[in-house]
Amino acid sequence: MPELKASDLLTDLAGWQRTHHCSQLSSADIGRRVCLMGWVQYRRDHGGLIFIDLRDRRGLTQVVFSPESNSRAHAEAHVLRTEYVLAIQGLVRLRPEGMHNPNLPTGEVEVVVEEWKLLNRSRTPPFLIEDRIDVSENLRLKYRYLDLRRSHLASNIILRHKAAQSVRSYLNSQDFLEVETPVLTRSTPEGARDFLVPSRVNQGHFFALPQSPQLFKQLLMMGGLDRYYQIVRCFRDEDLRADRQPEFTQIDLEMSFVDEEQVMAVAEDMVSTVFQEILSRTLPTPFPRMTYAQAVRDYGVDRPDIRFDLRLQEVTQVVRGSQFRLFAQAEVVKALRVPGGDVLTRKEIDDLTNFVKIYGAQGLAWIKIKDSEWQSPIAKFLSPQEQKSLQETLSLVPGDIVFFQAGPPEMVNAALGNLRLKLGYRFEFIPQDTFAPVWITDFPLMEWNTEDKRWEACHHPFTSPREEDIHLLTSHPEQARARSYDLVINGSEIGGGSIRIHRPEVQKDMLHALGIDEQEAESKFGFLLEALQYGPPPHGGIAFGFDRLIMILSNAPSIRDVIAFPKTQKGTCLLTEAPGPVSTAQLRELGLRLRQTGN
RNA sequence: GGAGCUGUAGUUAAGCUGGUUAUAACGCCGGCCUGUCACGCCGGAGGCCGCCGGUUCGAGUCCGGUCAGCUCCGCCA
Repeated sequence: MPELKASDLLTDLAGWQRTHHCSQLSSADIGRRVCLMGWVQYRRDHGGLIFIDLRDRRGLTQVVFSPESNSRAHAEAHVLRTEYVLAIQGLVRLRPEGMHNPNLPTGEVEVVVEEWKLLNRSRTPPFLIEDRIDVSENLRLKYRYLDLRRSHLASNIILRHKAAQSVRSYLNSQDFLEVETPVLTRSTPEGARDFLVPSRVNQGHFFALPQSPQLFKQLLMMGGLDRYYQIVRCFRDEDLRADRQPEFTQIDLEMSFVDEEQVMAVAEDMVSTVFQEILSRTLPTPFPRMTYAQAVRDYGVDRPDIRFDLRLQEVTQVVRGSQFRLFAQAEVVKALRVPGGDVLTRKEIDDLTNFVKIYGAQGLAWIKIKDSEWQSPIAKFLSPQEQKSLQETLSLVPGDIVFFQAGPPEMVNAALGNLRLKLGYRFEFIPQDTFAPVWITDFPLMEWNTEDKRWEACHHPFTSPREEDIHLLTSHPEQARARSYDLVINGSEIGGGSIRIHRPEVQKDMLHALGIDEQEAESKFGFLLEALQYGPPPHGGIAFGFDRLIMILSNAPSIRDVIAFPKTQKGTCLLTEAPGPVSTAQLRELGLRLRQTGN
């Protein structure tokens, strides 16, 4: 008998149609003739009897090739291998007594194959298509289409789809219009580096890919479109992180005739609707609120993780007169008291010291309260009075460890704020499967850029100052507060927005405070300034990082786990090998020439 | 621009103070098997130890550089 080859069996669908997916069949379907199509997940070839677990994105179904049903079909099925693609037709039957598989949703039944078609072969995949297999991210990204066959990644992509649908249906129900805005647009005035696209028709001129549709959505409000949203791709040419990709997706929305209360109400209603529909979790509204100043004071960061209650405490005055010069002379001294922290070993404390150095700290002072004894490299510098005062201020009890950081407030807050998080994980203070949203409000309108020696907008230059602070624009811009708000969930900034400036004279003062002269303003966004002359309504909005929201909903540790085709940390695509070189002919058409390198 | 971690069969890992033929599991190939389900049993193949250079009688192991992936700082809402 000539050897059977898979290539001889390859065939096309020839009119076959699948009747069910691989997760659908149950004992209710017994006796039904069905057609399934999918990939070979597992092959259990017993010689006389062949079991194949057939997989599609919905699940697995066991199909049986038996000589009694069709001896030719059974003989030919020996060629099947992992990831081969097939279509089977057969009868659903109850598995024999005691042979049910409780681990499989379809485990009560199986399909006895009457006829089957080999639709395609497959090379042995570079990694097994199984969730429990650990594969380097390198391979996963190069063979993304294989990784997508694994249910772990696929389920995130499916969740992402459902969340987008949930957002759309909520906003549609609230009378929002979805409007598309240009992807080829102008370079924006502030913020991140732009991705540029050369114009062939207008040589020497460039489009920029939008960092956000900010100006367009304001123009839509000026166009009277009232309530706008868009689930929109945005681009920023900056370095990547575990939660940052150069192209990412925002849920962008804008409303007219509203103040911050109405925007925040819609936003939290939308977010809690998504949590309800996707996770069946109720996030009580209204969400708690915290001012920026409070967040930085108590948590050291402007995106506090309030799932656990450790807080920073300022002790600058308590140690002001100390022998310890580092403390006595520091601009700010703050402490972080960790209950139960006395179990930390010397090695762990050394590791934590190295950790805070990342944020510019010189070292990490600490005091352990062992019984009522103080163990500390710095205790000897503190007078009994100062020790007592610290004990009272910080409510120290045996079992505690306290960490101190002294220096400029930015460094102290960054070091202790991040240490707080690290210790939160170390001591399991952070409850799993909990969602803690919080609004951060009252951001400063602008901040001093020490590098460029100028004021720049915290949010963007179209953010409205608070009414009572408008007069500060010309006198004390640093004191002006913005009508902006960020939504933070579990320490992750997932949304930010503001009420915009809608009166031209305020916009003029704002630009002046930012050191942008009229000529520069005119050339960069004169169109917006002109539009402000034609009766724009009061308006404001918010944008959510959709990818980050999906990370939280799916508990994904990386933004790459919620994007079908993400980039590596160097901003490349391992699958397509983008970015790649282009021909000199293409460059010539664009009027571009590359600088010669290497000489 | 900077700091750290990782890189060894197809995959995931082990490989001690440098020492003879580089291990294991899974996968792959061949054979047997009619109730398996991550099937089982028997047999087999498979390695530029990321790459380049150095130290050494001798390097997977030590040193320098470089490339790639990841985490972070800077940067970025």
